[in-house]
Amino acid sequence: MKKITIGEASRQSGVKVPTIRYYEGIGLLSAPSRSEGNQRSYEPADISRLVFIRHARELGFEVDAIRTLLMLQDDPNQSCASADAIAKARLIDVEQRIRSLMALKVELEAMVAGCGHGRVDQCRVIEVLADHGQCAHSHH
Amino acid sequence: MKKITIGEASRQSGVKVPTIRYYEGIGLLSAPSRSEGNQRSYEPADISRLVFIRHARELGFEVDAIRTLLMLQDDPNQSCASADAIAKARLIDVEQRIRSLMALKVELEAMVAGCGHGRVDQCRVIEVLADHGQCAHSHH
DNA sequence: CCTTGCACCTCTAGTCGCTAGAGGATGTAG
DNA sequence: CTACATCCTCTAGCGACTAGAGGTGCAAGG
Repeated sequence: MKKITIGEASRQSGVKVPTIRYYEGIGLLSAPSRSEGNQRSYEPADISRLVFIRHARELGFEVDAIRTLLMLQDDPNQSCASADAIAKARLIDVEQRIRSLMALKVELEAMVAGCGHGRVDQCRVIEVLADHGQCAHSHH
Repeated sequence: MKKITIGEASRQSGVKVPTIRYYEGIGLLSAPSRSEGNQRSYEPADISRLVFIRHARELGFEVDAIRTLLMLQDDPNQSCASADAIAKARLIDVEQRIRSLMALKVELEAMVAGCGHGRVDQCRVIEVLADHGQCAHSHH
């Protein structure tokens, strides 16, 4: 069998070397076999798992959620209700985040547009930050 | 002069008590005078500063950026170019984040919509995560 | 065979922006 | 005077890594 070093695994999966070791440490990835000289030796399945993890992380899933998703993946006879629930929760979170970032964008645009590029005492950026009442947000 | 306790400062500014102490520790807020019994005693100006900080944090500015903004605020004769640059950088960052969250939303929606609520081996949520090629993202 | 030099190993500590808790002192209302 | 809330300092923890020290393994060139 072909031995995949951690560096190679990193290149193939897009997960950084220390991050792979970290994932092993927190139990997201099971410890691989070792070479004579105690070096980690991965198999193709481990690469897939790392790709799975990386993709899930890119989508903003937390490590705990990924742990659940991986358990589901390992047991394909289970109902996918949990996976669905996790994805739905994540979707709601993302939608919420988009909403607040949009509000934020509006406010930042007003700040930047209002800046006359003069002295600080006329600067809207500082002014808006100092006086919450002037801005688009309502008082949380 | 009226003495404002840390709890009162917290209520007035919306910044939690331990967070106020934390801000003092990292030098964002200068150490206030103390009462006979060694308790912090704030002035109205400190409350304004806390509101400024809170608002900036809500807008997602990093503590380092806020430090700069506060220095600018303290010296109103300076050009507001730095404040402007900080706000613009933040705006670009926010716009970038909105873009990636939108892409993410599309992908999550596809995952959730494709889930037939059956067994895991037919679940698109798991499938999409396992096979990056199927999803909307290009390989970074 | 030996050296060079990169990739690997473990371990600890640092990042950011807080938050939680222990264990004790102070201030205030009844 | 006694409860009780609030304050104090200090340390440790969170998530998800990242950086660095100090040492070992391994493949290729001379």
